[in-house]
Amino acid sequence: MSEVPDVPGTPRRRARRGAGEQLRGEILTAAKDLLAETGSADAVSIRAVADRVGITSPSIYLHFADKKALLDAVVADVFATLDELMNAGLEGLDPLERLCQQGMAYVRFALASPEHYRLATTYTRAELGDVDLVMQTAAFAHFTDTITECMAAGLFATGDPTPIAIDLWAAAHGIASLIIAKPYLPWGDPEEVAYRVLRAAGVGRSISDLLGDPDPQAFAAWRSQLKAPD
Amino acid sequence: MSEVPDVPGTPRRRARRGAGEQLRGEILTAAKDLLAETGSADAVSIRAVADRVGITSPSIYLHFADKKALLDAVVADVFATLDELMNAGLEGLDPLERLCQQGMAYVRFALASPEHYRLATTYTRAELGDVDLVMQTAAFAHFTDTITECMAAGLFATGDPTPIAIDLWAAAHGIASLIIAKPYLPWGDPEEVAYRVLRAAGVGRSISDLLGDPDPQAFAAWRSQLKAPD
DNA sequence: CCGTTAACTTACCGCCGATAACTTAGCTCG
DNA sequence: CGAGCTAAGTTATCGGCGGTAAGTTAACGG
Repeated sequence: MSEVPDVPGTPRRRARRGAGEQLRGEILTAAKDLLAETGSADAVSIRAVADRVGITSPSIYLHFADKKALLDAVVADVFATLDELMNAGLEGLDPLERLCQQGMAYVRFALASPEHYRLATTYTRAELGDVDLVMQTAAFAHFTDTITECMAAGLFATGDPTPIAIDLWAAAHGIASLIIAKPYLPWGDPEEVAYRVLRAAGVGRSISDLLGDPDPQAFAAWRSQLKAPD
Repeated sequence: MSEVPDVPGTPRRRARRGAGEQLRGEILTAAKDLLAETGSADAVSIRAVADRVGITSPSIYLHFADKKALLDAVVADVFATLDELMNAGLEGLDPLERLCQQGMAYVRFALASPEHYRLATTYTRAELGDVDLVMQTAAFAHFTDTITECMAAGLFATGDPTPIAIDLWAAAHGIASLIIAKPYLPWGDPEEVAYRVLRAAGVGRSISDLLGDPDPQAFAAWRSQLKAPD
């Protein structure tokens, strides 16, 4: 509700000669804030962002080629935040616990900042050049590290961690994005649902590895001769 | 490329007195086609749809309250199509096979009609009144039926099939939407990836049920004393 | 102190969703 | 048949959008 200190009579102080970069940062945070406050991606118009910063809309184009470039920057910022949150407080945990923590941190961020999350995961990078925008993020790298450690601990078959990372990511993304998009479904406690889904993805992958990628019948036969532990 | 037969000199023949409903259908299919052909949701403007049908843009509002209502109708259509595809060719299959088939049909549709799928799963119904728009769909009902049969076959713990349906749906949605949104990732064969993820979700749920919702350590301990079958 | 130029602004374009007011074609009924 | 009602459209217009061209001004180097 607080207005930017931009009284009509006192227009924005023009930046110093080399200080155009500073405005770029202000535009970026304004876009993020606007997204968070309105909770709607199309409320983030070039004009609305400019108003909030206290400049006119064409000034945005001095720092971002177009709206897509601005949103790309927001997306990069989201992935950076995601990495921070996913890697906080992991000290002293064993690999499997770390995996769970990282997954839950991912879902928590998604549910806490649904519109940022939706933007980051919905936006398709059109340019074919950057083959692995997401995979180059620190978040993805740290996640695959944890998976490699889980392999060493015997939870998964050893090998390339990337496919497992993608599978678990799909599970986390699936539940997070569904809760966001369909909030009226009878979810119950989102944390519990997310935990259930993540556990199922991890357990399922672990058992599939153990059984050597079984087909449905093979799994059914194996499971029918199992007994629950005491 | 073929033009609608609407030469400037011969304007659209006005519909019969009660035949306004027919135009509604034409508008709907035009919107769907436009979405499929352009592959872009914001290319579906009221004006573009009207042009394709051969009417002027305000005429759309005689049949749909606003753009959101038109897109809602498209979404309903998508879910109906999804139900058809998910329930084709299931005769003679056992419950577990049916579950796999339905999941794969879901993913196949998503990948074949990515923009329709994205619209249907991204769009949040604002009105709080309709508590379960998705859950009332035939697709969801048929899916829970299959899960109930899997329970009877001993694959899952017996009980309410809804949470399991949601979990498996999350897995299918997660992998489908990720492949759509991030096509440049090294997916390999999408069918294989989807199968892997769906199997993991089902297997994981089955084993979690067997072990009574184990925590990570409990599962790790259980798994470490398992042996692969011959 | 003067010229250069980075950092903006003003004015505008075409497209968007949406509404109000107008026109016209199809039908009913005397 | 033909007068009149009204469903089924149209034309005209609004404010807001992304984006661009051209003008203005303030900070700095010489």
